Amino acid sequence: MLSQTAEYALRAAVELSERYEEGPIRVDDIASRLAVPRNYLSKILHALAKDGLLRSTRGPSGGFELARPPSKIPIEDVIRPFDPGLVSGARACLLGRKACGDADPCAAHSRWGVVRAQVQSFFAETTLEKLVRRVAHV
Amino acid sequence: MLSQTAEYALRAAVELSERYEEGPIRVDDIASRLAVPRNYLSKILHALAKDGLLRSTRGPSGGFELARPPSKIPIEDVIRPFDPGLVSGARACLLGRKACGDADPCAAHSRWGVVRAQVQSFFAETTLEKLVRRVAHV
DNA sequence: TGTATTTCTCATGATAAAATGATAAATAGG
DNA sequence: CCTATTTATCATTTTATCATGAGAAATACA
Repeated sequence: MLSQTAEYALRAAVELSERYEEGPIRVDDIASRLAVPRNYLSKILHALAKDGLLRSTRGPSGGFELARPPSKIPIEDVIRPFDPGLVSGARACLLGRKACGDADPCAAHSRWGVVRAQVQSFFAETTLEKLVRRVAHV
Repeated sequence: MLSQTAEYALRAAVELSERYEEGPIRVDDIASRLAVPRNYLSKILHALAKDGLLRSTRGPSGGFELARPPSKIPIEDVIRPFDPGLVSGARACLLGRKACGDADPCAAHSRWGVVRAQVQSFFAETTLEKLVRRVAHV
């Protein structure tokens, strides 16, 4: 469902949420815990830092940490940079029609729209905190 | 959401449904209608034929046609060969954990399970006929 | 039997995603 | 100031997806 990259990003974000306020966490630490390629994860976290989602600190005792509390981070913010189509409204048509909309619907429009909206609101309403606390789905 | 290949397959299947019982339809015909690469579509349709979903006829007045009526074809059958992870239960975990299950759930398990089930039942319950007739979502 | 038509099959190329490796830049702490 | 540590950056490789092209195999029809 998620691209490999988005999946790594989300898993790392969950990890950082679990250790929120412990100070910066090293890429090496996260990468080995998650069994994910170190340099690749490094680039992913850097991208999230540029987005303002993470804070990065260089040098000894440096690393990455969440820039705001897990309760303030819907997972769509973690996923969007790497899987924009899944999270945003663009390319919403199951059949890939650019012009697809209520006015000019494709064959799947109404049926698919319902499901798609559920997926999108899942990403919008699920915060990192809810994941970490394993709050049941509403 | 769908891979390019699965999307082409689904669009072609919708096209074939609209012209069900008109006899074999040429790849060239479908490809130009859908504005999809001819040889690429050819391979996709061939794969669906090997799966038993389509019947292919070679030679003059040949082409592809649905092997059974559109009402008997859930779109998961069209998508599965090209996007197996989306449709089947395998790799159901949002965080990519192989062992993820009710007994050993990942952080997202319960919340994501609800949404995922909705997506899967959409693909299982939506037939080509429902798409072509544009029946409203239940 | 011959010819045009069409799928079948394989070889190749183009592009994007995923992963690796090496070096530069910053910084904490002795 | 020096050194170890850590992120930042860039170049490259690997792998998968998307796409093109050419010829082989089958078949309808004259």
